[in-house]
Amino acid sequence: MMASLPPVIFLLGPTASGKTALAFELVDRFPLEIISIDSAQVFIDMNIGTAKPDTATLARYPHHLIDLITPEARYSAAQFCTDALRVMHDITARGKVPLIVGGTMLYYKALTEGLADLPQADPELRAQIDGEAATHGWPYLHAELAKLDPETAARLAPNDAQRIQRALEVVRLTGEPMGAIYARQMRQPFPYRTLPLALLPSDRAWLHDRIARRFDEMLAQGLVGETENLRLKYQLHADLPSIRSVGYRQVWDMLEGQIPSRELRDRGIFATRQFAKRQITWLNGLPDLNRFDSLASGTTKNLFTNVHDFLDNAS
RNA sequence: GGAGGGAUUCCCGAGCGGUCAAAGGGAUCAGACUGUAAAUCUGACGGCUCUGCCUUCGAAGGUUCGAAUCCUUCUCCCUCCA
Repeated sequence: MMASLPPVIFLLGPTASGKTALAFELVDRFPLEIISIDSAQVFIDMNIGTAKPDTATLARYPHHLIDLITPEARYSAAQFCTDALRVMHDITARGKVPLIVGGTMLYYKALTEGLADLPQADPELRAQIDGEAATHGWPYLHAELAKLDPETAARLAPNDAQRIQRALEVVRLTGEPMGAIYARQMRQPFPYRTLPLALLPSDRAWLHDRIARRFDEMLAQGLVGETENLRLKYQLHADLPSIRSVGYRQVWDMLEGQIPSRELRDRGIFATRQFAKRQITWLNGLPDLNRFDSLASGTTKNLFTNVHDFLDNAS
């Protein structure tokens, strides 16, 4: 056997599945450092709604890749890959093992499978495309895309604003359709030995109940006030990724008078459920996951054994 | 006690004689996903022996070739005047 790659452990799962608590238990027993894989926890001053651990907890269980940028800024899957790889390297160098915990599945996929060599986001071009969409509508831009990149256009719906925009961005920037770039891409192997763990509740109703309680708790902790403060402190608008995230979006809409305050609770809970559902769909589609039921009694123990064996093999 | 307004498919809510199984939204379910992913988009959504049939628009009657839509009574809600 050749010298084995350094280990990395993933703990994935939908919101409110109990990942965080489990991660802390793992850190208590094994030489691990937590890296957050979460597209919303990267924002500074967004704590309650992103279910970020409190400062005392963070002092005890340090998290990498949270509080990276202000809510005015944008993060990306590519940026995450760069950041995560860097932090993983540092942790490994310290003789510890990275424990990557969270629920942003695109980031997981991008990190472990790699991204094609596409150009990064170009804010000016995107603004220009948005302008074109405002006057002509997305179906028109979809037709435009069909001229430049028929293959991608064929698999996108005429209203899929985000993907049409990206595909147009790529062709206009490179002169090539995305597919051509993918085709000549050589897949780089992920330079770690991975233990992918997934925490999935077997009962949807259980998860729904937990989501409802957690959202109530967020409201009690002052989610509305937190969002009001964001509005005062930063230059924000409804199209920013930070403000489009679950919970904040609903509070924002309420503050803007778009929805009556009596509907806030339901809207927030429903949005969180949908989010969890999308995460579960992703997880169901991922191969090679070690799945655990957050409701089963032996889960924690089994998980420990899994991690123990994995780390044992590493040395 | 008097004057009006209303009851629509799981919820909100349009419809106000035929083109209505009934707009739209929400929920729910299923699915797509390569630098916005807590995002974005797609499909299904009364039942069935499914190019048609059956049951639905508070209840019971009635008018009509035909009613969720018009009339009568009843039940329950809401606003206003007492």
